[in-house]
Amino acid sequence: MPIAKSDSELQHALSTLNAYIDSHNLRHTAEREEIVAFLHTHPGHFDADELFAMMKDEGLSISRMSVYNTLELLVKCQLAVRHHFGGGAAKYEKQSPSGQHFHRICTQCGAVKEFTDKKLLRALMKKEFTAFTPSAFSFYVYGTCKNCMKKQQNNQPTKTNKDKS
Amino acid sequence: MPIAKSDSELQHALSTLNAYIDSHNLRHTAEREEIVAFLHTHPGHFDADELFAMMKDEGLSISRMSVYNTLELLVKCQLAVRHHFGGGAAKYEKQSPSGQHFHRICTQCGAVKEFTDKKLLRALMKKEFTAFTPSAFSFYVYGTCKNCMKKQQNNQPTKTNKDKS
DNA sequence: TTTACTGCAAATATTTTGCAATATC
DNA sequence: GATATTGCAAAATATTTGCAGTAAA
Repeated sequence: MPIAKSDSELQHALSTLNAYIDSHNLRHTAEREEIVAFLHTHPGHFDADELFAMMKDEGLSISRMSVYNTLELLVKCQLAVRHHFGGGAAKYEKQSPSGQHFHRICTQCGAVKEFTDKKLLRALMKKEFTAFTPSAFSFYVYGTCKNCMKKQQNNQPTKTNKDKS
Repeated sequence: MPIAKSDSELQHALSTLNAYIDSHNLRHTAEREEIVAFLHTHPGHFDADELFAMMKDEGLSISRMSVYNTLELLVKCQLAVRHHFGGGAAKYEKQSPSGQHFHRICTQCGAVKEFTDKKLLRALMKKEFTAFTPSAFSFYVYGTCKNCMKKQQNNQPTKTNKDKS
């Protein structure tokens, strides 16, 4: 499995994975490393099934169950974050310690967009908890995007708006 | 349907509901008002099925489908917030404009606890978006609670003695 | 050799959809 | 009277579980 260039972030992720595996008496498998590597070359949000399909498409040999299992494992060792944006399946994305970001979600059309905010991030990092050790966070702002705002203004009450997705 | 005391917050919620219903050419139904009232007398997080069961238990006449439908409606008119804490069903809670709070979630045992933080809230309120009108937010901090931290320390891997730390 | 993991299939859990009956406007 | 909504049942989704075969330690 040739790994591209000097991807130190991937190397670090693999170390974290292996450390977790060792310290929990789990086993090193090709599937686990492959999923970590795949997430690092494919940024974005995926649900387990999408990830499974994409990996199959790229010719990797893996089962849906291993994807489910491994994603859960990666969340536990903080290499991935699980999101539940909308209705359907849980979405996973690589945890990138360097580029923390938030998500804003349009409640009308379901669009998810990432954003960053230094002040917010700073306030967040400073926050201290008692009897709790934080390891990750998810911050979602719900609202209406520009497009849907326009629609809303034009679409004065007349018909049923059964917008989907 | 006798409503307790001068619950101005409930009254306000019902006004919001009715305004939304009117402006979207929907219909006023007993079920919708009942669910709003129920949420106001039962603080906490519930999934649709739990809410359905609780309402049935209290002798209310309602169907599971109306609960699903109405909760979705309440999210749209910002009277409720939908959370996806862990694995299972989506949880709903009443949106209380006065007492915004955050959630911290133990990734080991799944326990959800609310917390507040004025600085964080202030940073949040100040945040301005371009091409997006925010209406609500959810902020989840994932980590390990005290109990699970203890367990983790006790449960050292049996075979190899990697204890020292 | 032991047993964790994979991977398939079946079972569960959650939400959505179709539709007849009902209630709102 | 027109049609949005209810409520039931069935279908569609998403995830978990059981188990035999495989592979890591």
